[in-house]
Amino acid sequence: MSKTFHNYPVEQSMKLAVDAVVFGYTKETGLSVLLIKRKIAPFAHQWAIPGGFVHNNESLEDGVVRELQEETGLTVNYLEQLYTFGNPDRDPRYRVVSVAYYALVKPDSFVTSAGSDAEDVSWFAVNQLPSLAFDHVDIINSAIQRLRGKITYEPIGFELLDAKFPFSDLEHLYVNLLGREIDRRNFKRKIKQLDLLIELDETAPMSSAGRPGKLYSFNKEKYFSLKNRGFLFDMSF
Amino acid sequence: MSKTFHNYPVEQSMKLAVDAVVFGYTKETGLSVLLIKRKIAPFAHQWAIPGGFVHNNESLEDGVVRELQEETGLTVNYLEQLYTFGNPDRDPRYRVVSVAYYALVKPDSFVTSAGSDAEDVSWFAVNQLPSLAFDHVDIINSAIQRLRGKITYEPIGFELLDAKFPFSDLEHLYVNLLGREIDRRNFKRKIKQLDLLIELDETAPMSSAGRPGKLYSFNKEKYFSLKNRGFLFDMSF
DNA sequence: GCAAAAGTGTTGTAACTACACCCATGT
DNA sequence: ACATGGGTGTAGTTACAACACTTTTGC
Repeated sequence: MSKTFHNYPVEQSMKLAVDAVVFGYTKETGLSVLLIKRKIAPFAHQWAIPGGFVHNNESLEDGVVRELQEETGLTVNYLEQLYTFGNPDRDPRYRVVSVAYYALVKPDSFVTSAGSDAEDVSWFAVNQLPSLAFDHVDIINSAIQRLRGKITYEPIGFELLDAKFPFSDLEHLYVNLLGREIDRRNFKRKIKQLDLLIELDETAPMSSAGRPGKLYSFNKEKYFSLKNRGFLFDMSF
Repeated sequence: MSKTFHNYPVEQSMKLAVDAVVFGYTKETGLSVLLIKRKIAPFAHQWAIPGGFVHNNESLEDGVVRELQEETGLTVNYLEQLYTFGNPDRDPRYRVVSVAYYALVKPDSFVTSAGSDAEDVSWFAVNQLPSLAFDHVDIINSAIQRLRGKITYEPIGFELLDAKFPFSDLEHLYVNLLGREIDRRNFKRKIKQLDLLIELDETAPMSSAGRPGKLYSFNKEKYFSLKNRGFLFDMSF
């Protein structure tokens, strides 16, 4: 009876969306996410993470990239699938299953412009989030957890920093993400022995006071060649 | 122009499926996956991982559990979302986006029965897979990678062993999954200091020859209480 | 000269690696 | 008695954690 019903189910009626948790980082604000203010119902005039329905002939990644471009004008430099949220009632209209991604952007890409589907676009520190549409709090929290975990075994933190950065920026990033103090000397020793940094002949431009630090850049080529050889990174502290 | 099109896209036409890579393990066969032989087109009479379309009012997890039950008669004791595969052309009929899960079953649950949607159900060692329908090879390979990674920081290997097992079974499991030899004494020391095993007053039933080993069981309660306190497990070798 | 941030070494401790022999059982 | 697999300890080495003072710059 119910067996027959299962084998010949009614036509599926649900929609597939992609959403993106876009992370940015500055020393001043700490880890932040990019939110848009929705123009249309449901949850009109509420903050939400950027996203939208997948088109019929685009891949999921292409859909995320397109939606980000449309809603925020942003181009990201790191994008990874996070989790698929599919509770039947997560959208009040009808069933929407959402494939969530998370993305990392460098501080110099922070300039955004509200697109046609968004009333406003803005960055929010992750510990000062406004109330959010749908289950987007859950999505953001999953993304934060994932990011926290991932930076301990993959050097993706660099994707949140400028191309040239002082060592202290990296340290502050880790302190902020891990939520506890790190000994500067131990941190520097461990990062240096990964041998993924290029020491530049420049010093950081001054921001207030203190001794300027040497600038470094991330050796992406070396990282990928090590990674492809199956090298394991340990960036836990 | 193209903007207008993007804002009012044609109705979405795709279907959402769930698929499961079910892992089992025995000392004899090593890590194995459960496959079904498809009854219907496309890829009729070819091997595939169990799965099917999500019903309108069930969660994704419920869908996986239902499909596994229907197609293989199996109940799993560990289930985790793996990745969502959404390439537009991964199904020759029309677009099907699949949320893939992976599951672990204990050896005593190996008995399966081909359900109504499957011609046959069988276990295959992961290094002797037959040719597979759709992109199921990719899904299985992702699942293997995930499992390999995960057993180094979460004690999920126990989900592949019987409730009572000799120490050597656990060791062989790790050797098989990691693909290299492990020093027995170092392994035992490290596992024992995690303090997640209960040493039983029984010895293993004899299978061929050799000294029978003491039996252990996994302390699931302790594991969850440690995990909830944020305790980190290190099971790398 | 003082405040603010960057730079730098050492020492004790804990964890990891490498390694070989004896024991209990079945045949 | 022999073959098979289970059980156990140590020593050298390496990585980790904890710790404070000096240097360079802006104001």
